[in-house]
Amino acid sequence: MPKQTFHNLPTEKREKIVNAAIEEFAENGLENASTNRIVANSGIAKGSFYQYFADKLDVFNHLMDVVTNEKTEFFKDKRPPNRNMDTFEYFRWMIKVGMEFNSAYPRMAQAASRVLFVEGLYYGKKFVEYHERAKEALAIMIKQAMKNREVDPSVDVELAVMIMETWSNAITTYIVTEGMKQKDIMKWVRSAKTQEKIDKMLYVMEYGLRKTESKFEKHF
Amino acid sequence: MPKQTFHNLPTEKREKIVNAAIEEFAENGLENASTNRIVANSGIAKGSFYQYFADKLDVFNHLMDVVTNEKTEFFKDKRPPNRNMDTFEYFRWMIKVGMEFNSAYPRMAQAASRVLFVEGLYYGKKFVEYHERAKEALAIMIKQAMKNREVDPSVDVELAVMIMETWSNAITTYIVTEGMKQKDIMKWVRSAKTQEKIDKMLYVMEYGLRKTESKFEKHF
DNA sequence: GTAAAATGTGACCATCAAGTCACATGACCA
DNA sequence: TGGTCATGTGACTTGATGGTCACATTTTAC
Repeated sequence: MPKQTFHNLPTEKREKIVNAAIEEFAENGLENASTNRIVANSGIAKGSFYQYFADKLDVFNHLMDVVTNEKTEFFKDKRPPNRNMDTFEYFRWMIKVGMEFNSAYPRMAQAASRVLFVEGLYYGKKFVEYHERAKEALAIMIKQAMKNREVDPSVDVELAVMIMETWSNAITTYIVTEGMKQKDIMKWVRSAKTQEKIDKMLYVMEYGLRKTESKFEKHF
Repeated sequence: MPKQTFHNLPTEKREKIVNAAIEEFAENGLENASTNRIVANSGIAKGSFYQYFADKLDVFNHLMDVVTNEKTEFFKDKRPPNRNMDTFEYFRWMIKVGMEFNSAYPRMAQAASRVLFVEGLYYGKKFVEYHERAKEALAIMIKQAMKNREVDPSVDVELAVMIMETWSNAITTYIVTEGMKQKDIMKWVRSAKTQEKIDKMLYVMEYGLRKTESKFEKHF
């Protein structure tokens, strides 16, 4: 948690620091992020940094709070296009709004995905909470889908969660790395071609999970 | 490429250096690997290191050659259990032998997967060749599967390759990170539970790609 | 207006990194 | 044996890192 001094700062200054941190983490990940560069790019003194934050990880955790809030705000006024969606349609819709968010705040998304999904794999216990929370939400979804008979009940939940998570991360990583090469990332994400690609990836996942004739059983 | 002086070294010394490098890359990735630690752990002098290699990347590239050779050797005496496999059975068999390899040389696998699939995502052009080569091989497979009518021809090849690659990487990462937590990684990989998990992941992918009724078309 | 408390500051420290180089050691050959 | 060339060596340079601290400046309270 950032210290009180940080929260007392005028909004503009706070944002400048947060933006510098986002830029640094997006460009270098957590391990290789440099507090020296963060302070240089936010125009504050080294000493001040340590009056606001305990260390690098503290800034990063604050950043994740900012992302969470922005994302919640972003989702707030988005509504699924129709009420009678099945779980997969809903998942697809969620992924797409998520990608809209990522293209609206590409560096934020890049910093988060890079550190949580990529570096995080090898960090041990540092980010398990984020991970667990995401898995929890997916597990609820998949259980609902099973109740609705949209997913074969022979598919085990843990596995389905892993599959959905893998795809969600793969798509995010794709959008974030490919998107950064585009001159207008938002236009690129919204383009028919990119949307179709996302759709197709999700359909392949969906057909794999959906099949209702318990074909798995045959193989064991 | 390592310099001639390195190749002139007695095998034992060369192996000690390679092992120290594997350990270092597996534990820290490429960016955070330390040549100081590598020399310390291989019992050679700093100056010698630079007589053998140009820099860190040079050692890593040599390591990838070693991995490639070991893997080729490992696959050499493995034969698919039956001759009439379809492409998916073959892919599944290949993945499984690959995982056997990974559990036989876990640190090697960890170093390679960590640097190539994980860090590599954000490295720009440094590792595209490895990536391109892997994609090429998968593209050949998927085209063959289409000829055999095992894969819906409406699935585009590039997408299918991305899907297979994503799964292959996800499984490798899973085996390597989870496996390192086990006391006997090889036993764990060979256990019915782990094999079943791998199977199920691949079946979900397979069913997604396989469906022959061109369901994709309906959605566009 | 003044004292006290809070905030800002950058020179400074210890540590580690990659890479160099003058010199030591050993191998080979005439 | 003596000489030369390849190999081995670790102290050293340079530069960056995270983190500290004595002091300067600003804000607040009275």
